[in-house]
Amino acid sequence: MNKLLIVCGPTATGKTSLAIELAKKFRGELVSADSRQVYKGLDGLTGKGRSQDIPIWLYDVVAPGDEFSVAHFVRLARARIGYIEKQGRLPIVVGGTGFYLRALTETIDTIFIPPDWELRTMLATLSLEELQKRLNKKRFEKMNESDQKNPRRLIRAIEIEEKGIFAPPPSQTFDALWIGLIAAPSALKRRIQMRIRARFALAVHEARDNLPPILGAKQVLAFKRGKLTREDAIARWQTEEYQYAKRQLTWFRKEKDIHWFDVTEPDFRRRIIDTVRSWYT
RNA sequence: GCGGAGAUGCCAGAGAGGCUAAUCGGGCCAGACUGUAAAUCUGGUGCGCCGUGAGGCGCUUCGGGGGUUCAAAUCCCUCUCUCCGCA
Repeated sequence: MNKLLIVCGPTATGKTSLAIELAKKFRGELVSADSRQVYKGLDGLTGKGRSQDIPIWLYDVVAPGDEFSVAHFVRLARARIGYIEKQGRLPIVVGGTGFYLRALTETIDTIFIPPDWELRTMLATLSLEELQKRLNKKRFEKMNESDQKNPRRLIRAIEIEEKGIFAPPPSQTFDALWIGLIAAPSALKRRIQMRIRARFALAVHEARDNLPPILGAKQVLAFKRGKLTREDAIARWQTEEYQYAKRQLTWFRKEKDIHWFDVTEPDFRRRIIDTVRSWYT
């Protein structure tokens, strides 16, 4: 089975830099699994790490505002991974979008059912109760309580129910090694705060109207327009980013295959390299 | 110094005698998640105890102190502090 190295974890744990190091060591190339970094530019807002000598794929694949979703990610990532393998190199998927990683490594057929924008527009005018009634009862009852109250999920469920014709793409499985980077909450928070501060000036150049709801975009734009002080904008962005990190952790906690490494421990890089080596060779 | 406004839980901010351990929001904690996953959504958020559960009980909270009342975050007195005007 094809080997796939995955580097995941919450934001600001140094995934990219670790992955680059691993790529150098094991002749690999990176595939980013980050729903924000697919947008062209916005390096400051989305925190892209770059490398002179290691290619990072799936950065900058669409213009901000263009349609992009898990399904796009899975298609692109699979194609890219195949290509990297063909060259005899190790594909290293690195990113914090847990859903993308799961969709890549497991078979989730419904994600390939495309959206019906017309239907969505119509459903968007309905109230929560109306949506709940509109959805097929059996399907509704299978949803958990949180999703039953989530308009977004209800709309998608109705969409699948009413429009779902699709040909599931061939599934693909990997011999994947999951490396997770983590830090204690306080340390993670500190790292996030520092990162945001460091990226702020660049982000100010990038902020503009009509960006997708990228973390920080609103706050940075508000600062640019004089509606927030610099410190307030930074503080709010930091808060959002930390909240995001917590959501990521909630997601990753359920992934049982992850080998976790605390990035505040002195030895973690060497231990990861050892782990990868014994899996890869 | 005089006149006015105000002090509420982590923040902000409602409440103006019993329905208030205190609306809503933010934050925080926990969770969900199968084409917007950056998004979206759910629950919890004074302390202790009882009950499997719905729920129940006790204690301490609305700047400090004192009072009125069967009952006070809400009324009265007083002190402290903050803010805005006038000097």
